[in-house]
Amino acid sequence: MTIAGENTEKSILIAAREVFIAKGFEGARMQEIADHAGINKALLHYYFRSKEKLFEAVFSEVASNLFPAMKQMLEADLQFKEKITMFIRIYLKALEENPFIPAFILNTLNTNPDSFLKYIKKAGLNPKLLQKQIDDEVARGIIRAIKAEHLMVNIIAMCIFPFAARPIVQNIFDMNNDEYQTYLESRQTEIVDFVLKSITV
Amino acid sequence: MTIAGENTEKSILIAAREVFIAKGFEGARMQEIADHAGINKALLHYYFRSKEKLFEAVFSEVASNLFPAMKQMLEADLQFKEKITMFIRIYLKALEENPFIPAFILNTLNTNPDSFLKYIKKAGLNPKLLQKQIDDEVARGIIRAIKAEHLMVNIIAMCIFPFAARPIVQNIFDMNNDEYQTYLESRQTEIVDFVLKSITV
DNA sequence: ATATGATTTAACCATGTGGTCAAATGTAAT
DNA sequence: ATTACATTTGACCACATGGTTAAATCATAT
Repeated sequence: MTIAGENTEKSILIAAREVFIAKGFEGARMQEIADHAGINKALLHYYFRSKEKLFEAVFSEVASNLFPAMKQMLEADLQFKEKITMFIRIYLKALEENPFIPAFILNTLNTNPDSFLKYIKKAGLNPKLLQKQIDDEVARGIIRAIKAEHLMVNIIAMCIFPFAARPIVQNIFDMNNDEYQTYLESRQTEIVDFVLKSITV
Repeated sequence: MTIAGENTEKSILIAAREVFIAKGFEGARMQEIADHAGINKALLHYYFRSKEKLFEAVFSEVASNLFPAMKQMLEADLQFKEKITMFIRIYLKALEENPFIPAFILNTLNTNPDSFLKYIKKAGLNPKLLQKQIDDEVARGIIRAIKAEHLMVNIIAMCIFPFAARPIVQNIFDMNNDEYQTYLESRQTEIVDFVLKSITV
């Protein structure tokens, strides 16, 4: 592939990412993606062969970026509470940089529940590591007993929701955009506090 | 409208709800909805005029059911902790009965962020009621200070996430369907505990 | 300059999609 | 039985959509 070809392929992926995230697979139009990329529509098929394969390329990139923070947390050699705090910080930072990813992922999951299986397996997460650390902390009387499945889901849910459901949250609490940004910025402290206060003995 | 006409309209709405929830607005096909309803496709236009109006009818019904539990909680004359417990119980029960609604709502929000505005206004939620009750409980030394926006979002997020992101959660923790059902059934107790332990002084 | 392969273009294609329309059929009142 | 209106049907429509194709153009090596 030539340099020009690589640039074209990159342009397509960038444009496709934007349009698929905004419109979902079904709502995205190949012509729209081509327009965003500033290319002729036929090139989409030359480089990616079909809409599905293009979507898969975009989804693969997004999905592959989902688990490093989680894996890092599970495997980090840190004090438990430090680990939780680190995870929340890293996760929220990633969400701030890609605020539309949760909706994109959840949308794709809804129509294609198996879309994630291979990425989860590839990520090699081991939640048992967290359960072991929880058990150690419980034995030392530092935190109360809680299952890893619940703790992790609670944390991730609280991180993601204000991004995924932004219009609802924003309107229920009658916040303008600046106020919502401030709210998002306070989420890290609030979530860390909420979690640590809940589990600390 | 005749009885037959009312039955036809109902059949359409039921079928449309299923298909729109499964496929989203863009992915749903009018012919598929007609097949699900067991009718001729032209009837969709006779009764609802367009795909958009049919979707709006379905969305309106779903959205209107979203806030009664929340409003009930905000306005209930209950002890604070009872109120929280009641809300989680009612909310999770609603989610169990309609496990695909969160994904449907979030998906629609993503492509049309304003879709909810009128329903939120119509619901007449008043989060300040909750903030006032929180402040009273804080003054009595029963719970710690926390903002209503954070508390409510945390609760709703923890209730919704295992439904909206089921395939991810199920696969990360390597649960089969029975195990996941058991997990969902334990969420109520876990969330209530998590929240009350977090806010109780 | 020529040949070869890669990339791009613009026109075109087959099918799908939401929607239209007029005739057929059903219902109820007279 | 007739009339008027409501509902349903089945054929059809205009346009959109993802995809195809062959020619044009570009890039590189000889």
